[in-house]
Amino acid sequence: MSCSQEYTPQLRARGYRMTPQRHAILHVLSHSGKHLSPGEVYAKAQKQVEGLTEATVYRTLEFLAENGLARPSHIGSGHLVYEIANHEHHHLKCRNCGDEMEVEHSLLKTMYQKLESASGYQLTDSHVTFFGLCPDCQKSEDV
Amino acid sequence: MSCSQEYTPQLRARGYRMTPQRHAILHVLSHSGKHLSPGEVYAKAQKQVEGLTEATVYRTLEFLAENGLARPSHIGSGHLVYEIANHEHHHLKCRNCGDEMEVEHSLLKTMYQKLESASGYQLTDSHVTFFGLCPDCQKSEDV
DNA sequence: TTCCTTATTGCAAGTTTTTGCAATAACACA
DNA sequence: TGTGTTATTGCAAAAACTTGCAATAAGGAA
Ligand SMILES: [Mn+2]
Ligand SMILES: [Mn+2]
Ligand SMILES: [Zn+2]
Ligand SMILES: [Zn+2]
Repeated sequence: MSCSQEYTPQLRARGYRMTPQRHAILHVLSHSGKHLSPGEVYAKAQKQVEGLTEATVYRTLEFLAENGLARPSHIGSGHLVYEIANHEHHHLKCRNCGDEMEVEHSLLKTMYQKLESASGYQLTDSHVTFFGLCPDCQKSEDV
Repeated sequence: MSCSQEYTPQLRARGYRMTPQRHAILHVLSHSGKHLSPGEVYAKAQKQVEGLTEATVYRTLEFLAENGLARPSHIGSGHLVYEIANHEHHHLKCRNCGDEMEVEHSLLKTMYQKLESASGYQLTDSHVTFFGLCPDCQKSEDV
């Protein structure tokens, strides 16, 4: 399966081009299945594309995010990580131990509608991280 | 009003110290009333503290955030900005024109509860940015 | 007030991320 | 299949952010 080749028409339709660099980066993202930092993407994609640059990786990740093929995420720490954009979801992260879980978008559905009618904004899919204490860390909290 | 002096006891109680650097940075944050980048904070605080370093600004902002006195925020762009922590709120940002508005936390209240019972997590105040199209940009979207 | 402990800072050297620009290569079209 | 337009890349330099460490100073105790 040429996996990321399916993205070519999407890019073409918007006047953009498919390149070996973009192909490799899409490949890396879609096979990893988790959030990757630009550095991690670079390390993996480099093996497929001779002479790939870090600058290109940064630019490409931002490009893919702008065009809806990748999703950027702030999982704490102030550093962006990326993942392939397939299913719409959000995250819960423990401030104490760093544990992290996914949340179905459906749980936020009605809240999104409330936000939309209250603000007039039309919400597109965000990819949000909520912070809190995981069940385990709540227990150890009771000194 | 010595404004940020009121934070001293909060720091002491946790075994930390109030310093001219922290005082100045708190002062800058609490008087600006909006999100500031580390660079902006540095530029303003520098005028009050001789020899203030950028490294100190970065460390201090992170420190204040960890201790609940400042709130970090990702308003798109992958770069952290900070604001003083007073009222709990979130943001709506237009992907097209960059317009931005605040959202009361109360609008997310029931969704937070739903998340908590579904996950077992105990949510602390996040400071979330949702993306979408503002009313104006929705109109111009209809080509 | 003075002394002591240690949290905090500045410095300087890393690392990461961004940017301008000229060279390259997709790909539309002849 | 060849050619031209221009989106995309690599390069190199800049800007933003992080880190280790020794010097400094906050503030508790005497
Ligand atoms: Mn995710
Ligand atoms: Mn805010
Ligand atoms: Zn935890
Ligand atoms: Zn707008």
